[in-house]
Amino acid sequence: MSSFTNQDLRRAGLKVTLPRLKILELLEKAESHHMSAEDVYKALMEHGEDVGLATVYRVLTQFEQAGIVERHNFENNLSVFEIAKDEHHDHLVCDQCGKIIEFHNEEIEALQEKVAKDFGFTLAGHSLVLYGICDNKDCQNSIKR
Amino acid sequence: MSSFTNQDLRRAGLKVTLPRLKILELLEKAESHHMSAEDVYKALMEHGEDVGLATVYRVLTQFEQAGIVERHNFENNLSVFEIAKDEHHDHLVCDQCGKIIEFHNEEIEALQEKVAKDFGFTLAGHSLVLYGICDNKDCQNSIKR
DNA sequence: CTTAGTGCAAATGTTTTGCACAATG
DNA sequence: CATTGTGCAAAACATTTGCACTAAG
Repeated sequence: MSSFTNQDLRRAGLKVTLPRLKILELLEKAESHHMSAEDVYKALMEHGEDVGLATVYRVLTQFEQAGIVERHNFENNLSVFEIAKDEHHDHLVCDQCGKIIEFHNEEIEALQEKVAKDFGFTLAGHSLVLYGICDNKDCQNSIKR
Repeated sequence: MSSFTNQDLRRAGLKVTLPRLKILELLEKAESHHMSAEDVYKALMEHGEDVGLATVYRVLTQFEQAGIVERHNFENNLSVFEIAKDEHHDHLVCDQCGKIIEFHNEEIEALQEKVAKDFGFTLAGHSLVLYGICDNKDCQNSIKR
């Protein structure tokens, strides 16, 4: 199962505080679970929580270091965060509507390892994002324009 | 051959101006050809050129749209640019010393196409960056620390 | 109580924009 | 000469930091 608890926070040397719990909860149950710091902040505001934007940034960074969330930098210079899952995955992003699909391809992973090894690198991680137009009709139409 | 000319600028609807030529020339012959806007700006300053930082940003963005340079956003939220080559390539970045290696793997490319198609996407581009530690002795040592 | 966490405001670093002036075709 | 490009300064963003105050263990 992939739900983080107070224990996970403590294990990371983080006190269990209201802002951290709220942010964690928000990320766990967000349907579109790719959120920018600003997104998280606005969502908290809407829920009537009194958390500062600076705290959101601090907490997200701490969560990242603790392996609780992953940070992604897509094409725009803006970081988005998502709850870390057990299974690693990469992303497919629609240039038109921004839809994000997660995928995992074992063959690609293996080839990446091979490439790194060929160049004498010890692979530590990678970032693979595919950009394109999804099959949504509006997005398809925008191509022919 | 992969050298851009005044013709390429005109074809892109850009007038041939001194700043554009200087930036183009700089990117073409830079040995470490991955430069941030700031890098480009500083290099121009050192050559005694009088170009504003804003112009560097504008020109690089125009060049990107014209397909003359490619923009990459590596882990840090900072854009780096490089002259577009005929052959597409991805990057292998050393987390320790920042060394950047370019590679191209046809198998990975093909698999990306397949993944996109499987999800109903028309692939427009992708970003693949492998992070790790290179075989430089200092970088290797830093692991065992 | 002692330490870590927070909100706020101010600072930072990168990139963009407005505008009067300069250069290109 | 009409248009596009430029430098400069100011604005706009995303993110970080300093600090006095608050809450957690």
